[in-house]
Amino acid sequence: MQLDRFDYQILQALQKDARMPHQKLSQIIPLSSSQIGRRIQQLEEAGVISAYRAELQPEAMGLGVLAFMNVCLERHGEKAIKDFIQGIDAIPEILEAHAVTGDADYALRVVAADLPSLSRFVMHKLLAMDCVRSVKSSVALEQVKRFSGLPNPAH
Amino acid sequence: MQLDRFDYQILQALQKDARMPHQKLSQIIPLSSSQIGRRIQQLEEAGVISAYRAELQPEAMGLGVLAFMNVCLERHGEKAIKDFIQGIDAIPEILEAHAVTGDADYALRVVAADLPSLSRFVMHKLLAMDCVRSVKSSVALEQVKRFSGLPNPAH
DNA sequence: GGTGAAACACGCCGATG
DNA sequence: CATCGGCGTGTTTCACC
Repeated sequence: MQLDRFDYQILQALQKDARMPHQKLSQIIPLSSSQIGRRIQQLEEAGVISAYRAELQPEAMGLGVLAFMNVCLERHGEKAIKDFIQGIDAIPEILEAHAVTGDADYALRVVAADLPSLSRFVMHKLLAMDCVRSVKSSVALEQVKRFSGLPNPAH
Repeated sequence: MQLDRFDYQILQALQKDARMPHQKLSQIIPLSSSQIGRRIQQLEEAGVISAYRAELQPEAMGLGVLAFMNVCLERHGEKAIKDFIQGIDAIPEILEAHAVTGDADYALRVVAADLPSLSRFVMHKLLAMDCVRSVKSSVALEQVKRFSGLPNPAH
C-alpha cells in the first residue's frame, strides 16, 4: 500500500490520540470527514494500523521498575530457541523480546513492581530456563524521552 | 488511587482494544456499562490511562529497521546532560530514551528506513553531538514477543 | 444502575473530474 | 471509471435522574 502525505498526517494524529473524531481530523487535514473515515478503514485493512490501545502509566499500576535485559542462550539449536520463545511468551513481565545483533542473542524489555521483584524475576524465571546461559540487566533510572509515535519517514 | 480487580480487568481489555464499547466490556466484567464508563473516566482523570493511541506497523510505514543503542556521554555535567536530552528530543527516529544503570549512560530505541539510514543516523546525528562519547548499537533481527499491554501485577 | 439526548461512525447516493 | 462530499441510520458515550 502506497501512503500519501494525507495518510501520514492521519497516522500521526491517531498515534497521538486514537479517539480524535473524523470531523476534527478534517479540520486539520484538508479532506472531508467521509474521506478521512475511508482512509482510516483502508489503513486498518492494510495492517498499517494494527490496533488501538490504551496507554497506561506503569507506576500507577504498581510497576515501578523498568529494565532492559540482554540474554545469551546456552545452545542455539532449533529446540533451544523454540523453548526460549515459548518461555518468554508465558512470562507477562516480559513486555517484548527481540533477537538482536551484537554480544547478546536476545534483548528483553521487562517490568516489575520493585527491585526485589526484578531480582526474583531474573533468578527464578529467566535463569531458571535451562536454555539461558547469561543475563545482563540495565535498570531504567529515568525516562528522558517518552514514546509518542513513529516518525514520518518522508523527511 | 487504589485499583481493584475490576479496574485491572478494564485496563487489560482496553490495552488490547481501546475501542471496545462499555456495553461489550460489561459482558466480560460483572459491572453495568454505566459503571464501566464511570471507572474509565476515573482512570483517565487519575492518569492511569494516559492516552489512547493507534498502533502502527513500522514496516508498513517504510521503517524496516529497529535498533537499541547504548550511549555514553563525554562529560556528565548538568549542561552536557541538558544538551543531550534536548538533542534526542529533536530527533524523531529516537522513539524513547532512558537513563540506565550499567555500562552505558543512556539506552535508546531507534527506528530507521534501512541499515544505510541507520548508519547515517549514528554518524551524522548521534555522534555529531559533541556531548556523546560512544554509541553501541544492537539491531533487532526479529521480534519474538510483541508488546500487548502491561501485566496485572496482582499475581 | 438505568434512561435519555447528543455526538459519532459508517454505508449509501449523487456529483465531479 | 475512480474519487469525492453530503446525508441518513445505527451505535456509542455521557449527563442526569
